[in-house]
Amino acid sequence: MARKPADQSVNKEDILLAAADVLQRNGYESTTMKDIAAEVNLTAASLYHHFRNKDALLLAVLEAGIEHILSQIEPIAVSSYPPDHKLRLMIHAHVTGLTNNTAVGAAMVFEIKSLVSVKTAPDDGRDPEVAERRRAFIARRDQFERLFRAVIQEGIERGLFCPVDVPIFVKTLLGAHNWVGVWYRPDGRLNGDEIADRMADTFLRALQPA
Amino acid sequence: MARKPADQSVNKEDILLAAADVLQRNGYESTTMKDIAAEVNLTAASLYHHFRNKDALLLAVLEAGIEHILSQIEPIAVSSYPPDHKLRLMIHAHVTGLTNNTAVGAAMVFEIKSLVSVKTAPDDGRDPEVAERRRAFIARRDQFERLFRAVIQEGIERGLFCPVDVPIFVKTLLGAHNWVGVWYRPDGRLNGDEIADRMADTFLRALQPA
DNA sequence: CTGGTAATCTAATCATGATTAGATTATTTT
DNA sequence: AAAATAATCTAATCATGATTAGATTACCAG
Repeated sequence: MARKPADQSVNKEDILLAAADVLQRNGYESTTMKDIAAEVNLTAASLYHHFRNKDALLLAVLEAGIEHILSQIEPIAVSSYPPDHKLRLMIHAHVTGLTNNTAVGAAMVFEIKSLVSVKTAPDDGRDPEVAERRRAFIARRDQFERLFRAVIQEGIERGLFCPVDVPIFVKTLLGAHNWVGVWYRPDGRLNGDEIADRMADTFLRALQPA
Repeated sequence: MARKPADQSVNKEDILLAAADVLQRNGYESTTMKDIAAEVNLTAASLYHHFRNKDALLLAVLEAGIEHILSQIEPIAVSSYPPDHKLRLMIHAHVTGLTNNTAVGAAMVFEIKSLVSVKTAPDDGRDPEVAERRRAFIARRDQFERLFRAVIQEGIERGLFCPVDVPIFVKTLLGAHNWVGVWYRPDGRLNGDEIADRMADTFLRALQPA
């Protein structure tokens, strides 16, 4: 086989997208470096030029995912809209974020475990750098949850929402959202926006003061 | 090494419990037959006396899980309680079912994918029997969802619940539930019952007629 | 007891898949 | 266009883990 004139040399972005895609289909452990490489017309070995190893690659996918979502949610969270409107916007951003890129969405839901699992992540493990990034990722995820708690809390304090157990309410909300990434199909009855609307209706109704 | 007088020969039940446990910790692909075997003081090879192969074992875990949950939910679903009370009981049963056995719960959430994945399940695959059981499992899971839809539908028709998009509402509800299996910790602030109560409050409030 | 079946074990087999080594080719920079 | 660097490749290496083969031991029915 002659050397492929390399359509155009591949960059990390491309690889991340491809990886998210394969990851969604097969899950971390079932996904081989070869699978990912194939998606971008490379050989497994070539991937090592771009990423230290498989763990680092998965991590990069998740990092890109959470940063993207946070970049959508944070501006809303810090805005000065009233809590109810703010919450609706945040729900909308999160849900459509998941439906627009189901690959990354599903990866975020299913593969975080690989990040925490003792087996995949012997904390003291080899890569100290990867260990650090892992920590940072978890921190970002927690921050994400805190943004939602804050809006709910604010709404309750202002008497716009009925009092609820905030941590549990937020877990409920986020669980519902994450699940969307699991069942959503682009060819389904509703698109991301429509699903988001209905979910926002549900949760805002649940918060209606008595 | 002398032959271990075998405390007592192990049965499938034991293996399923152990497997669910390991599965929860590591996920299907990361879980080795050896890991599971170790939990019950057997060697990997011995497991093959009880289960055809690794896939069949995973499937058995999931089957046991869904049958258990269905056995809790179905009686409530067919009872003649009013829809609101019925829904509360069903939520309670589902959530505590998940918190009481987080191992199976997490497996049900995370590993169903392995069941559907092309890679793990080349539909035409080897075991025709396993293929059939796989189909049956999916059917059971769908039935489970239908039970929830029916209660909501009934409540709406009787004017006890405000009209909602039933399929989406149920996905929302089940997503929230499933997620509990992911974050719940036995040593957390609330126990399964308390969490279930709060979640039921939330969803029933969301269904309150205007 | 005695044969038969069940449950285990130890020791292969066999395949897969991450990672590394050592070129080779492409692209920039100067 | 020579040197340096980046991006790929092919061909090992190496480890892991599912599954099978061939005993061995435990227990039950007659």
